[in-house]
This record gives sequence, structure tokens and C-alpha cells, in this order.
Amino acid sequence: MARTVDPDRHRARRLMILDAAVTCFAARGFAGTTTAQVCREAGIGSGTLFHYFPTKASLMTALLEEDTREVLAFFAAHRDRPAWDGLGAWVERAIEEAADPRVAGLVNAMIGAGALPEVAGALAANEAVIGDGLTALVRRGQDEGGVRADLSATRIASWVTLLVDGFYGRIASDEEFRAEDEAGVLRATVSSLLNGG
Amino acid sequence: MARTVDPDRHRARRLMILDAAVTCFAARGFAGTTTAQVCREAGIGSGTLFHYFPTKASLMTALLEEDTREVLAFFAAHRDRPAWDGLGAWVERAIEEAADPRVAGLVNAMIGAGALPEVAGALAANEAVIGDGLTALVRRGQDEGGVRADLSATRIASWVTLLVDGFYGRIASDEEFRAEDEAGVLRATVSSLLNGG
Amino acid sequence: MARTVDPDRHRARRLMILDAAVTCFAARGFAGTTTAQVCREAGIGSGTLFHYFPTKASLMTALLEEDTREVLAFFAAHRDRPAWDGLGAWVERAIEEAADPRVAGLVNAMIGAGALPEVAGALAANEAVIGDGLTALVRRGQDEGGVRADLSATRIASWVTLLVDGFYGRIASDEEFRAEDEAGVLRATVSSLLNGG
Amino acid sequence: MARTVDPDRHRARRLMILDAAVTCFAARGFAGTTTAQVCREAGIGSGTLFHYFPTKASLMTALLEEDTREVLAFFAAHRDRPAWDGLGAWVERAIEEAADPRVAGLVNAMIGAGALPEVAGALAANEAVIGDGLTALVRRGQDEGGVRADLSATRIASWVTLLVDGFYGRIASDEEFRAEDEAGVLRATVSSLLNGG
DNA sequence: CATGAATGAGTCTTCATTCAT
DNA sequence: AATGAATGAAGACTCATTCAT
Repeated sequence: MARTVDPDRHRARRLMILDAAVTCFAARGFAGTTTAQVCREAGIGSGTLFHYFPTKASLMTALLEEDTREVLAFFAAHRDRPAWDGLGAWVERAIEEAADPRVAGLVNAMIGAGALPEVAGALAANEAVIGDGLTALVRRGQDEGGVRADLSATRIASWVTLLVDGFYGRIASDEEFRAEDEAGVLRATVSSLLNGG
Repeated sequence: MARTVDPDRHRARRLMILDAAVTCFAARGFAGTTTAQVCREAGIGSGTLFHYFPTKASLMTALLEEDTREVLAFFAAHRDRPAWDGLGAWVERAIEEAADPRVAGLVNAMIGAGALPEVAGALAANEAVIGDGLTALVRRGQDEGGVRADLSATRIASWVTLLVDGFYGRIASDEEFRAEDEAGVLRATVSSLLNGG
Repeated sequence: MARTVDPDRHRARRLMILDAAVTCFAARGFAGTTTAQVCREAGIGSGTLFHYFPTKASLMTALLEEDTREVLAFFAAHRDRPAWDGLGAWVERAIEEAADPRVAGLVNAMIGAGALPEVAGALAANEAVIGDGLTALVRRGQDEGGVRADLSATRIASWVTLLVDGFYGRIASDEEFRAEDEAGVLRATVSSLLNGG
Repeated sequence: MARTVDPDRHRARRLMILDAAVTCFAARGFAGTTTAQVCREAGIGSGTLFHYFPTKASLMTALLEEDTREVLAFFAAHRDRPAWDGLGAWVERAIEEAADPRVAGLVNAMIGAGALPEVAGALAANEAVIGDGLTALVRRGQDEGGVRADLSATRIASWVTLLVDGFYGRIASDEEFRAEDEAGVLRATVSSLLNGG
């Protein structure tokens, strides 16, 4: 009756598969990726894939949930720090993530898969967590001063997201648009947006 | 002497089918849309669809080419007018297009389909035309004065596109982000970006 | 109430279409040929094709029936002439027909279409007419002397057909097997077969 | 350590599917056979068929390649034996194969599918191997004596093939032409052809 | 008569998912 | 737990045929 299940090994395997999925989704989009390609990339059999993830869509939702968890952690970590620092850190986080060339492609894949009902929920949840977290930060920034008050916190948060998502999108579609080169403009544009230009 | 071919009727029918495709792609994405759904939406048989468009992907490329043509016309119309007006008109164009609730969804669908090799070319061509047109406008704006000169025209054009695409993206994913409400912020942000505010 | 139907014109048009069909069937086989290709080859619209021939298969059956009629005429013409001459003429007829490079391909196409129930009947009728005609000729040849009597007329007729069909088949599949070069061997082999080698 | 792949089982299954394909192709021709019919005949699902054979045409090419392999083995086995025996054995092989009532139909189906570009190559290869093998045998027969020398080895080989293919064709199209009954005439005709009758 | 746009039944093929080993 | 052979539902696309003009 040996305990064959090693939770650590299980978690590591799971992450390896998710990493393979990121590579594939980023390169070929969600619909353009077959589960067979993910298996090959991960070096596993198809049976094993479905042992860890019940459906192809669940790979995407797992990725989104993973990100949602990290986003929650991010906002939790900034709950007691100055709002302005939190907003700056959010932008820095985006710039750092954009350094992984797969991230921009993955974001596009997520958007493409967003039309699928199975993914829509996780995508909406992810966006809600980001929207809520940023809105809270912006509102606090308005209270603390430093963030403009002529727009609602919700709308400002939306515009910050617009800039960050637009940043990812540009990286994905424009070879010459490089995260490290454009980071400064992003920081400046967000700043300008936050304090009302 | 039967003259069954009525070019006008043909063109109208073609556009009707493309319109149905826009509706479907916007609602369910490219991969999520079946050709049968487009047929139903257009009120035609499957054979008729493939009489006008040889493949499902060609619907998407036709849409992109249609837009590319309009974009070229736009930039041609602004060739001899003040660059600043042209840039403003480009933003207004985006705001107006965003009024059609399907456009934002369609943009997402295009991004999702961009991984398909058949679509990639048309998508790249579309982006190139926009990039070139905007870059020319920005460069002229720099010469005429009024547009900042600390960034290259190419990079500024890229950032304008980032804002416009981000705008579409937000409309698609956020119910509360409405084109008419946010048009002012878009205008201001683009202005601020252009003059280095 | 002008009599618009010109029977001659109708017949000529019909033959032109059949000729186009022969070209297409010979080049691409029956299944490999689309009615659209026949229309293009004949320079007519699809509606016109089906005005003359109700189905694609009817093109094939018309071709077979055309041949059946010619075969009947051939055997009728040789009814009162020496059987040996008739058998020789039959071989010469095959050699002459094989000069049209399309004939061998057409024969293959007929064989390929023979599995279709709509064509099977016409093919069987064609073969029956040839079989009956040759058998009668052979039997008469046996009576007149000159043709071996150790095999039934039916079997000998079958073997003559085997040689002629094999001749067509070889021309179709072997570039270097040319009707004019091999005619002599065919004549000799048939002769040898008829008089029991 | 799971070893699910049993090469023997795989090969057996593959052959079972090919056998089902032979049955279907022989009965209804290549174009007249649907992949669904092959699946039903083989007792497998459609996915399984395409697990073993990527396309419908590949069933035909596999069949041809199978035969090509056997033909090569045949000629290899007769390389060091008297040429005359080899030629005789080739005819006996044809007679034996013709005993399977499906073979003649299959040959017709192969001819019908020969117009397809995917099949043409395998068919040409098959014919080349037969042509080369027979030509070598005939040439050796001429050297050893016993085979006429007034015709080139290539042409004689072509005529042997003409007789064998014609034999198959007759069996396919004429109910009363039975392999066992006509074997004697075939042997005699080939003999007569080989020694210049 | 001639036309070709419109049709939709029928095909091949893909691919997510299951399950026996 | 891991495998990959087997599955079949679903989808893109073809093409013979019809019919309004």
C-alpha cells in the first residue's frame, strides 16, 4: 500500500504541462493549438495530459486562474503600501512579464479563446480581479492625493488596463516594438493619465 | 444573349455575406464560428458561401482587405491636409467605428485568427498600411510642428495604434467601457502623447 | 412561333459536348472529371450541359451507346463478308482508334466508371454487342474454316477482346508502347490465337 | 514502463484495414467507395482508419506498395533460376491471384484511381518494377535461348503484361471468363508470344 | 435556347477525449 | 500513474444539379 502519489511531483508535472501549453498557445493561438502539440511539447502522452487537465479549455482556464492568483497576491502585497507605488509596481510587473516573448502571444490567445463559454468565466474573473484591484488602488491614490479626481476610479483603472493590454498587443504584432525600449513611454503615459496630463 | 451576371448584385451579395461574417466572428470569434452559422446568418446555402469565398479564412482576409482599402483611402484623403487634422481624424474614425458594437469583437476575432498562415499575410498588410500611413502623418506633423520630436515618427505611430487598439480591446471586454463615454479621454491621451505632454 | 429548334445544330452541339467529355474523361478519369471542366472544355455554361445531358453519368452512357451503335454497324457491314476478313477488320479498327491518344484513356475511364450502377448497364450492353458480334464472326469463321475449333466461339471471342482491351490498356499506361509500332504484333497474336498457334 | 505499442498487433490491424479496402474498392471502385464503407467493412471507427492511413488515397498507394514489394521479392527469388521458369512462374502467379475474385475488380479500381496525382506515382512505380523485372527476365531468356530475339526484351515484356492485365480485365468484366478455365489459353498464348509462335 | 448563380447532400478529414493495459 | 490506440462527433468544402432570368 505504498503511497505512490507524490504531491510535489504532481504539481511540478502540472506546471510543466502548463508551460508547454503557454509555448504552444503563444505560437499558434488557442484554436490553432492541438492537444497533441501540447503533449509533444511537454513530452507526455495524450492520456497523461487529460489525466492532469480534463479538457483543452481547462489548460487555458488554469493559466488564467494561475494569473488570477498571482494578481490577487500582488494587490494583497500592496494593500498597506502607498497607492502610487502600487500603481507603479503594476506597470513594472507588466513590463517585466512582457520580457518573456511568449506572454504577448499568450495574451492574444486568451483573447481569442475568450469567445468560448468555458473560458469566458475564467477570463471575466481574471479581468474582474485586475479591475477591482486597480480600482481600489486608484481610489486610494485619489484619497491619498496624486491621482486625478476628475474621472472615476473605475474609469481610470480601465484606462490603465487599456494601456497595459495595448502594450502587450503591440509587442505581439509589431517586431520593432520592444518592451525594454518602450517601457519609458509606457511609464510616462500611465503617469500622465493618472495625474490628468 | 442572356446576361445573368449583374456585377452590382454580385457585389451587394458579397457584402451581405461579409456582413453576416462580421456578426458571427464578433460574437463567437473566428474559430468559434462555423461556416454553417455564417450561412444561416446570411440566409444562404453553404454552396453559395463557397461560391463567393473559397475558404472560411478568405472571409477574414476579405474583411481585412476591405479595411486596408478604406485605410488607404483615408490616408490618401489626408495627404494634402494638415497632419494634425489627419491624426485627429484617425482617432475620430476609430471612435466612430467603435460605435458598431461588433467592431471590437471583430478586432479580437482578427487577432485570434492572426495565427493562421492564410490570415497572417492580410493582417500584416493591414497593419503595415496603418503603420506607414500614421508614420507619414506623424513625420509631417513633426515637420509642421505640433508633434513632439523626441521620439521617432515610427514609435509615435505605434503608440497611437496601441491606444486605438487598446480602446477596441477595452470595449470588447468591459461592458461599462463605452466608446461615446471614453472618447474624450482617448482624444486627450492621444493629444498628450503627440505633444509629449 | 418561329421554329427555333434546329435539329442539326442540336446534334452538332451534342457531339461537341461529347467530344469535350472524351477529352476530359481521357485525361482525368470519370470521377476525376467535374462537369464544370467539361463545360469549360466545351465552351458552354453548366446549364447548357444539363440541357443536353441530364446527368454526368449520361455523358458516359451516351459515349458508350454511340460506340455500341458503331459496333453494331460494323458487324452489320461484315455480316455477308468472309468471317476472317471481319475479324481482321475488327483488329484494324482497334488499331486505328488507338491512334487517337484519347481513346486509351477513355477506355480506362469507362472501366473506372463501370462500377457506377448508372453506367454499368450501358457498359454491359456495349460488351454484349461486341461479344455477340465477335462470337458470331468467330463461329462463322469456324464453319468456313480457318478458325480453330478446339475452343468455343464464345471463348475465342473473349480472347480477341482480351487482346484488344489489353492493347488499349498498354497504350494508356506505357509511353513507349505505341499503337503503330505494336500493330504488327497484335495482328500476329490475334492470328495465332484464331488458328490455334 | 507501460508498453502499449505492439508492433505485431499494429501490422495485423493495418493489414485488416487494407483487406477491407480491397473488398470495397473491388466492389465499387475507388471513387465509388467512401471511407465510411471501408470503416464499416473493417469494423472500425473513422478515426481509427485515419490513424493508420492519412488519406483515402493512401489506402490505394499502400496496396500498390504492398504489391510492389511482393513483385520485387518475386523477381529477386527468380534471379538465379532459369529465365523461362521465371516467366512461367510469373504467369502462374497471375493465375493464382486471379482466383481471388476481388483481384480483378481491384485492378480496375487501381486503373480508375490512376488519374489521381497521389496514386499516379505509386502506380507508375509498380508498373516500372514489373516492367523492369520482366524485361530482365526476358533478356536473360533471350541469352539463354528459348525466347525469341526478333523483338526487344522491353517490347516482349510489355506484351506479357498486356496479356496478364487483359486477363484480369476480362475476369472483371465477363462473368463467364473464369481464371481456372482460361489458364491454359493464357499459358499457351504467352508461350507462343515468347517463342515467336 | 442558353446561362451561371444558388443549392445542399455527401465526403473526407481533424481532433478532443476515453479507456484498456 | 502513464500510455497511446481507438473513437466519433463535428466541420470545411466539393460538385452534380436546378431554375429564374
